Amino acid sequence: MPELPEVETVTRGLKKHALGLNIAAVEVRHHGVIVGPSEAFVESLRGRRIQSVDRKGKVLFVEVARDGEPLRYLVVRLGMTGQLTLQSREAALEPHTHVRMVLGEGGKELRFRDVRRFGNLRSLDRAELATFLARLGPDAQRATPEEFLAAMRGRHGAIKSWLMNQQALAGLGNIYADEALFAARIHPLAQPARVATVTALALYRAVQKVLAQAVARQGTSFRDYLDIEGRPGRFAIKLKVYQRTGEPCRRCKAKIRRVVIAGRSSHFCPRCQPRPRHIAKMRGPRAAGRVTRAASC
DNA sequence: GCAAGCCTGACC
DNA sequence: GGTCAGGCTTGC
Repeated sequence: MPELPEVETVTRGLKKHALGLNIAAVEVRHHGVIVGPSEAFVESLRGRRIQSVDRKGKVLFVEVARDGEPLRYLVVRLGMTGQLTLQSREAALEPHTHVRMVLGEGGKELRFRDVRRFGNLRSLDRAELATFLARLGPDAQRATPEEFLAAMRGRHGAIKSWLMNQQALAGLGNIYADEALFAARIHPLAQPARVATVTALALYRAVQKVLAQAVARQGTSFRDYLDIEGRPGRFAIKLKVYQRTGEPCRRCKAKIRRVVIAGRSSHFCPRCQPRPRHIAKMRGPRAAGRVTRAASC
């Protein structure tokens, strides 16, 4: 599933191969993936030139321009199974291809494919884009340690949920959230507000490291990643905890455990990520206690 | 039946 | 305001 590193990879790919190209034609094959009326979507993009490509968190946006008209932005959310690919116009149309855009004269085509249709596309003007992006917290990869610590302040829910909350910090999904917590040796139910500053900084570094590694590898294996969807083997990175329930921790051999937090499965090592005192024994983030840091394995 | 990201609505 | 359950979708 696409998280920040995958979106970053797509962004780089578009910058490399689609900048300066004209959107000659737009075809919406499934209207459900377009936010707003699809006729307006098509009209607002057709005949415009791709001027820049960027992302914030998992949101990708393509700036398109036409002489004498205000800028517009194609905003893409890949959701869970969304794919944005650049291929030849003649290439066979794969199932669940919902949008096609003919680019330039070279027979290239940008395609949006999404089996589960959690992803979507929309066309926004500059002000709308600003509002849209303002709803997101700082980008997980570009945030400074100060911004990261500030975002954690006053948060009392599970730190796992916080990491995945795009309004708090933009870019992490379930996989990298689990992996970053493991790297920083933090229990997924710990409360952000009660995590010691040194530990919070360890988490900041873990997030940076996990994302950087993923970006570095997806850059070369993205194609494979797209092809093999939904299997643990698809990741270039060796996962330490994600979907390894019952398997031995790669660090200490304890059995990896799984708990459901806010409806999402969370994987952690009970020895490397000890339960903080402020978390009650069986479940529920609410309990009395101190902010003590337990020792790691 | 489960998994995912994200939105809506309910709760305190 | 923060927090969280539920629902969407479909292949395994």
